[in-house]
Amino acid sequence: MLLSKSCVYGLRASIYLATKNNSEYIPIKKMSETIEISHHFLTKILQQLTAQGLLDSYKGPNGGVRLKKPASEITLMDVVLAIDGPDLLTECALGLPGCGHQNPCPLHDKWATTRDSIKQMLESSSLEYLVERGKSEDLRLTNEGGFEKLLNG
Amino acid sequence: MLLSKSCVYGLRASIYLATKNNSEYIPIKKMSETIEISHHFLTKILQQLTAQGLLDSYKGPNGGVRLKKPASEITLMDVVLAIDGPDLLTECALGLPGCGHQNPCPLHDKWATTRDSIKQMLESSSLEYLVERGKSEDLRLTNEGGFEKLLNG
DNA sequence: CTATTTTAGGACAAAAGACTCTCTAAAACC
DNA sequence: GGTTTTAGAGAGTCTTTTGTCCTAAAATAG
Ligand code: SF4
Ligand code: SF4
Repeated sequence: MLLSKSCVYGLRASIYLATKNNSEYIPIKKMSETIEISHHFLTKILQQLTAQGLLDSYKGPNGGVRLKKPASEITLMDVVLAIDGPDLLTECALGLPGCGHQNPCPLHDKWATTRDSIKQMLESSSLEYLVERGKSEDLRLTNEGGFEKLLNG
Repeated sequence: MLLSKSCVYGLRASIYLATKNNSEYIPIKKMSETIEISHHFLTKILQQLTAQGLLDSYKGPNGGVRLKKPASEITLMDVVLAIDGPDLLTECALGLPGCGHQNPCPLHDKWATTRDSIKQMLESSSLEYLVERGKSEDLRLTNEGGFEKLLNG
């Protein structure tokens, strides 16, 4: 797997938050039901995003979480780095320590190209872009429902 | 991580076997010492490759394993499929079941492109190609040593 | 101040992945 | 036939990932 499950959940939640008006806090409980992720587990993941400065959180009634920056300024890369860390972008395909630069393995050139393409994809996808695509084509974020359902839910 | 650790070990071992004259069997014990992977664990992994028809094995003195086909006809994709299975190439970036075709998520187009680039890399790298690159530039397959050491080991 | 809603955080449990150990089976050599 | 060399197969252990649960702390409303 390219991304850990926690990371995938974090991405789904981030995209969902980006569909919302950013002036109000969204309770994690409600969000977890909408995007079909266990409440407690999602809470843990969002705690990481909050700690990394991607989300604002607020306790108490009318509390919840929201994006700390506009959706146009948050990329998938930000979320992946916050949850899975930089390993995906620095680690060796053959798992040899101290890699790439001085003494590469035979796979290095090809792998470095592929790694760049992954990096490129993550950096070039802002939450705003994904929400717009989702809205315009009614794509889905859950097993069943499309975007319309999310926006009105 | 893109590939499981077992898969990475399998790749290292396959590349190593491709450096050898394919007429003799290489004992796993010796190989495990050369490429610095636990003997028993490597045995398990190579059993899978044997079961999948990528390796020949032979018991008893002068036994061991060797590639079943010429190194030019085995790609990294073959090894990855044998050990990690096809998940990497079929699975969703957002982990939604029943994916891609009829009802994609907003990430699908970009992800499909990246996935193709991974697929392309794995399919276009034959063991022979890697060994040639390794030989000509004395690249490494272990933490320390380069190819010269492997060939003469 | 008290009860309620909501995040924060830690302890715990289950499952998967990574690795070890031991015994068995086959082949070769003497 | 007996011993050695090798792969095969299974059970068992350790670690990481995934997921649950419970309590505390903050905020709000009455
Ligand atoms: S040399 Fe490059 S491709 Fe090879 S293991 Fe290191 S980073 Fe990966
Ligand atoms: S629609 Fe495409 S990108 Fe999205 S989860 Fe499915 S396969 Fe992955």
